[in-house]
Amino acid sequence: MLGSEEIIAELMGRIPRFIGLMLSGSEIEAADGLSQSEFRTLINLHRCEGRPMADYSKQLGISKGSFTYVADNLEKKGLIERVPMLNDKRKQALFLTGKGKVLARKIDAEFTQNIKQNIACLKRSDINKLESALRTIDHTIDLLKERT
Amino acid sequence: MLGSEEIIAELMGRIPRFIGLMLSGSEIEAADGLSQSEFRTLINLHRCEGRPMADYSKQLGISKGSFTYVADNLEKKGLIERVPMLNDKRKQALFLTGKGKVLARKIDAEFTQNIKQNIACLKRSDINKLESALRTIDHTIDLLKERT
DNA sequence: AAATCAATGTTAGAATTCTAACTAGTTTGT
DNA sequence: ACAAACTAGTTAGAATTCTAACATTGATTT
Repeated sequence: MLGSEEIIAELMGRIPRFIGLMLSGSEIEAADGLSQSEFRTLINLHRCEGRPMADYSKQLGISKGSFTYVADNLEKKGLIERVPMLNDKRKQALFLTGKGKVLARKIDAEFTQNIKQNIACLKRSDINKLESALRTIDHTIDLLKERT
Repeated sequence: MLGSEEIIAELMGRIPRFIGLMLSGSEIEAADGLSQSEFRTLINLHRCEGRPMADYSKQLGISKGSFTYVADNLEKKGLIERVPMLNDKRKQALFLTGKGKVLARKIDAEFTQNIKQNIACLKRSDINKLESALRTIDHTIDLLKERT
């Protein structure tokens, strides 16, 4: 007899497969000469700008060292800019440039469209359950962050 | 006013952060000289052996080319073996060796223990909701796979 | 105020992953 | 039977990510 915790641990291992299925096809859309991390960073910035770099690296799930590389490339392409924060000189806030905003809006729309297509085969009731499940996960993020 | 699909697309971007929070600390546990992918492959094999390599690469969410590298290293370490499948000579089924079984059981237990610790701060009701959400996602995987 | 400790971001080199081309085996259609 | 199209796995080189050490700044302690 397994407790909830064991079941959760078991199910955690399946999430990458879920992501793979939900996002299949969007790599192709990413082909504005963007890597996956660049693509996702632009979307994250499109949804919330001006936060320190560490926040975006955590959102991506990559190390801060790796994210420096991603940010460097986006900056070279003229899509984002680093802005030192006034209240803490260690931190660099990220913002989209005008060019970056245009591209971010486009790929965010494509990303959403792609997910729509991928779940188009689901029944309405299954889509509703999925939405509810993802909301729970999003809420759990907040609960887990509080502790840290 | 957003539809469920737009909300789902929005929330998909948060999942990597969720994984990061749920698994934080388990990288340290992985330090039996295993990379993250080797670690996760051993756990996947511990839960289900004998399937072709492509299945495990999809579970991991990496390309088949990358998975060849992972499997090579696990084989060099004497933890798994490739076995050509009889019904389809292209396919290589993966199995744990005895040594691999012992290690896989250990790290799977550590992995579960680590997740337990990470969610120990949640209320029982939140844990139940999380379990339910992950079950929904697991079920959605099956629904999406059918289509393919 | 000084010292110590922690957090942010960068760097360099190693490890991992990706993409595309390739081999070999399977399936389909004729 | 055979050719074309497809699938599973490997390979090589490029791109990305990781780890550990570092410099700078901020927070805490004394």
